[in-house]
Amino acid sequence: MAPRRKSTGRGTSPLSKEKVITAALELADEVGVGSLTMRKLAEKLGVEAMSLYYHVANKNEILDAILDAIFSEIELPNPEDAWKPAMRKRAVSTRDVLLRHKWAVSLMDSRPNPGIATMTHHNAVLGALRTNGFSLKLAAHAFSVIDAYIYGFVMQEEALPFETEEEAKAIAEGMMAEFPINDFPYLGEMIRDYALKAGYSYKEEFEFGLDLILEGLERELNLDS
Amino acid sequence: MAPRRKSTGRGTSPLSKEKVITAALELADEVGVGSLTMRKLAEKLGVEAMSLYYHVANKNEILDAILDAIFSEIELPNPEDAWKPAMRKRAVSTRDVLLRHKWAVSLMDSRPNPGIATMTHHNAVLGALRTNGFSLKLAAHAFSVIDAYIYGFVMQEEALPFETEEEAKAIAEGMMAEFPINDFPYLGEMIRDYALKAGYSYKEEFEFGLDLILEGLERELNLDS
DNA sequence: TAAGGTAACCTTACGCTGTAAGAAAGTCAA
DNA sequence: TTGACTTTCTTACAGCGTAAGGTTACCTTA
Repeated sequence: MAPRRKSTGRGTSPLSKEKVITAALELADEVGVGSLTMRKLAEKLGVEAMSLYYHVANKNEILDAILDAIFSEIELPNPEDAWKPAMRKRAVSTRDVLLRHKWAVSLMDSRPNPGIATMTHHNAVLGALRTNGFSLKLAAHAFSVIDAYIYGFVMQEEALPFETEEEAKAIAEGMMAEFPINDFPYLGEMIRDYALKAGYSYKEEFEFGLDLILEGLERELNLDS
Repeated sequence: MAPRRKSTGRGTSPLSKEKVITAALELADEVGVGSLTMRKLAEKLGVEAMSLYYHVANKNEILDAILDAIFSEIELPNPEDAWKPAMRKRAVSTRDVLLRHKWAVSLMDSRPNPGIATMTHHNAVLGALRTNGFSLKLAAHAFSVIDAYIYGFVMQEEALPFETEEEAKAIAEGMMAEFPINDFPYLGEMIRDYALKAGYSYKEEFEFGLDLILEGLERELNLDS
């Protein structure tokens, strides 16, 4: 277990842009993107912070790159699938990926520079619609409504971050302790009699809305043609 | 135009929690929440940074408060309205508010501590559904899908931040210059022949998806009853 | 073998950030 | 006048991104 060699000079370089990005993605998964700092990233790579700047222009480039990397994890539409199951699978896969990388949504909100993986992804999705009878306009509508729903849903899902029933109860009690529950009867019944009941599932909630949207799009498609 | 008096002591206090929050909201609108710092906020109030800490516990409390303040700007459902126009108006109003305060969505993504205005808002929306025939379960579904769509749509709208056709073209050309457009034919046609065409409107795009969702919910409601 | 060039990494430093600790200034009651 | 109390300010610290320039190790050429 030799300590990492302070190798320099060409040929034996342990660092590269790829390695920086990969390590950044790992670090973001571990500590969140808010705690991803150049110094911590450098430490993870056995290097000083400023060494990173030989391989990347600045931190924003790293953030753009790890966001783009996310998109290559999403399952793309299969060419022989019909558009509806294809969109459904893609949406479910997107949610899975975003939940695996909880910091991704916040980056989407702030980084308007798409990378190759992002554009490849969008292109494939649009292609699956266009080759299945969607007009340009309806494809745009479909793309917009589906993606807005996915991102918005995951955002809300992550904003109420409980995974077990106990966590959920603790959060709900915290909220309710601060304010008199009687002031919010409808919200109260929703939390008490629905969200906190055993069997509540974000996955099912997500798929309800997804199917509702897909069926609406199917109707629009039939109207169009 | 006397310079602000360095008043201290009780009674003449120029500062209060309310004033801090109000100033913070203004400052966020001016420079964005990313550039909202305790020192700039203090300067805006004619005071030193540490003085703020007498009125608020920390910066997070300020962020929670300005996010909560946003919700009180949203038009609430009118009790005599039917649920569908009520939901429609509320959704359109929410988008308007979020566009007025471009930083709000990013805070929603990261601040899981609702305030009174937020809970009042949610309670009113749920009430409008529950008193119009929605079962608890369907109300939850409706709330989830509508809000996810709103937040996700605005997030995407803000991530591609062009307001005029010229800005849009500049952004599109920047993207396309970096990558060969021929690699992304479907994305290319969408940008070239649809999004960049005169007459494209985010508002219309938003309302298409919104109506699609509301009509889907109406069908579900009729199935239920 | 020696010299010079270049790639890769490091040291130092600067102006930011949020905020902990405690001093100071003003007002009020006794 | 004294002392308590409220409100604001001063100082300081650790951590942030990164600009500027220094150092090291290798490769190429003579």
